[in-house]
Amino acid sequence: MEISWVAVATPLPTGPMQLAVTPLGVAAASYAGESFAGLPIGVPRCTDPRKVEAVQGRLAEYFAGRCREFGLPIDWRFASGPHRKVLQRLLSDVGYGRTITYGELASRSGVFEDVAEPGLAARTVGQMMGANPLALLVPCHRVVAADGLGGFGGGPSGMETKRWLLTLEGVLPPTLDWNGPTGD
DNA sequence: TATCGCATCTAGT
DNA sequence: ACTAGATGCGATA
Repeated sequence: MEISWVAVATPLPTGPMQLAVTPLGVAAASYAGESFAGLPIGVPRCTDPRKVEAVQGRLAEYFAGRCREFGLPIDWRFASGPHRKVLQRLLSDVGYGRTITYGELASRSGVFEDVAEPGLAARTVGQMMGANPLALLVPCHRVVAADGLGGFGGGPSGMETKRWLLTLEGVLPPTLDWNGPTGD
């Protein structure tokens, strides 16, 4: 297995992230997951310290708001077919500080041309985001519902993470008061 | 191959 | 403004 793990400290409410890097690039990323579904944890740490520093550095700069792009190569081995297509489209079309609705992304991806119902395609996109192994690298957090923020998987803290990220990118108003149980 | 869940949208009240 | 219902897809076992 040429996959190795890299732990990255983040200011996210979920704590440190873990990324899986391969010779081709970053293959997977999770907010707090110790392992991905179907991905064995045979490699505890990255064997290439240079990569570790690169990944950690990039993420650190991103979280500090200093860089808008990760600039890291991505290994799409865990994304296949339509899934991969949508993810790439999302990564390509939606930039920093921008958001897109599920429906629009579905429409743009071109994968759902057959589907007439806009809601259906949108939901399918949501599923793909939920199954997205490249959390954060692919801006799945920039995909919002037509009405508002939309949802977010990965447990109850997932929503917090999404808001945190969107606020970091300036999409949401800088209300640093999300702590309150009242929400808004 | 069959079953399950879903990070939505639309329409009606 | 709020609630309820309907859709097909991908993922997993």
